[in-house]
Amino acid sequence: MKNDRISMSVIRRLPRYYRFLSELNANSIKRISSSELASRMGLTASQIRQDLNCFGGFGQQGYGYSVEQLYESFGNILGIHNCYPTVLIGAGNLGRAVASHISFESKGFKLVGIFDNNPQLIGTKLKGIEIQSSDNLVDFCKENIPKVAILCLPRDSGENVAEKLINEVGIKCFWNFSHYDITLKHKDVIMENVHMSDSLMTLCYRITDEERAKNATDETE
Amino acid sequence: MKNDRISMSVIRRLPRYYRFLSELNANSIKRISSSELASRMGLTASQIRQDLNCFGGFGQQGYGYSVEQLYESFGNILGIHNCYPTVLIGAGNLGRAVASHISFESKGFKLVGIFDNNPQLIGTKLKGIEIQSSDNLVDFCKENIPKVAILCLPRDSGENVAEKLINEVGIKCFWNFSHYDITLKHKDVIMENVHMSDSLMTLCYRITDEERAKNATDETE
DNA sequence: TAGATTGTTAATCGATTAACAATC
DNA sequence: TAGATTGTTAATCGATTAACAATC
Repeated sequence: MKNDRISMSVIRRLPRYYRFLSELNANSIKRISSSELASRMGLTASQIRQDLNCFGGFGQQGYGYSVEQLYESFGNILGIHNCYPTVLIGAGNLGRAVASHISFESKGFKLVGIFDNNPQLIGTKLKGIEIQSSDNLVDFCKENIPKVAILCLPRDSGENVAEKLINEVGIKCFWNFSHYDITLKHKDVIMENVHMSDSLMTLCYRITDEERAKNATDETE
Repeated sequence: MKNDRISMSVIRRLPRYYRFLSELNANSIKRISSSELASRMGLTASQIRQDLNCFGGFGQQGYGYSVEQLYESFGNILGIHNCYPTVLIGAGNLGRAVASHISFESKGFKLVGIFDNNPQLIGTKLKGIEIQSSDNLVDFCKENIPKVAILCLPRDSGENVAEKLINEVGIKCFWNFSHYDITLKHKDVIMENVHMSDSLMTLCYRITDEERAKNATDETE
């Protein structure tokens, strides 16, 4: 497996490849060509071959790619078989949805602790894990050394908690659902943002822009 | 406001600009230069000036940009003052989190109906709206003509419901949380995906890749 | 006026697409 | 062998950065 710094554009396509391969595999499809996969995924065959060749030559000239082999390789590339210990911070609506909706185990993670500062939630269980007071967070982390923290917090506290985790317990990997962009400062931190509000605003722009375009042509007619 | 088809790269930066401007405005900062904004946002001044000039000349040479004016303009560009009627489909963990966590009104949307097919949920309320049976969905839409549908469904049903909404009631705008890529088919559909699982897998890749790089240099030493 | 900072054009960089020789 | 399809190099396209004249 060669790997000379893969570009983010390629990296962001990997999970989608994995999904399609998983589906093909589940449907017992044995082989696929770059052009067949391209038409299914709405990409070009060229791009698929370029993407795959970032990681090695998986294909066979004249034949294509073995779905099963490719699927497995992609799992390894993504690191799906890891078990990175992970803490969830914030067990409000969003935190609970994330905890119950996402299959951590099949994606390389393991939930080991959940924290909130709402007394009503402390002591209750979520995914079989007891929700602890945020006061225990630092001590828990020092003892259990999680690799990843999921931030499901309202805006301001997101930044504070992240800073604390970075500086006091050395967590460097975050899955961030809080609205604000934490950390332009820490260059060595891996921060994966899920900015749902940004996505919704983008949708608003796209709809509004289309309406504007429609009105403009109406006027021209 | 000029607008000759804005590229997706620019569009996806708009909500982030809006957030930063909102913050600056809330802090009563009156003017800002492209270079000051660039350093705060981790972009280049050049890019900011290019981006803004997609929509018009908001600045003043020698002075910079008026925060308040720019903030307001961006609100208009994004279409934040619209009130697109929106239905939420799926009121499980994720649907409930989305409904309660997101401020639709401040982003150009209005929740008008919620649907689920779990009998336990039907009749209960969420954000003041009674959850209805999915059986009512088509009739409701024919009567109320929502502009947007939010899909918070498990994988397969996502595709089915989307197809039904597109074909039977003519909905063309979707905020999609379901795992699978609906619609490569419908070219005129606006689909904004929030693939949380993909984001988590990307995080897994980035962590795993870093570990691999670390091990590689360790071995070289 | 002098200094600052924009709007815009030109240069560079990166990502996607096309082409084709290698080979199963 | 002939046909298919890869891996890879070259060409194109788009996005970002740099430069600078215009101007507040």
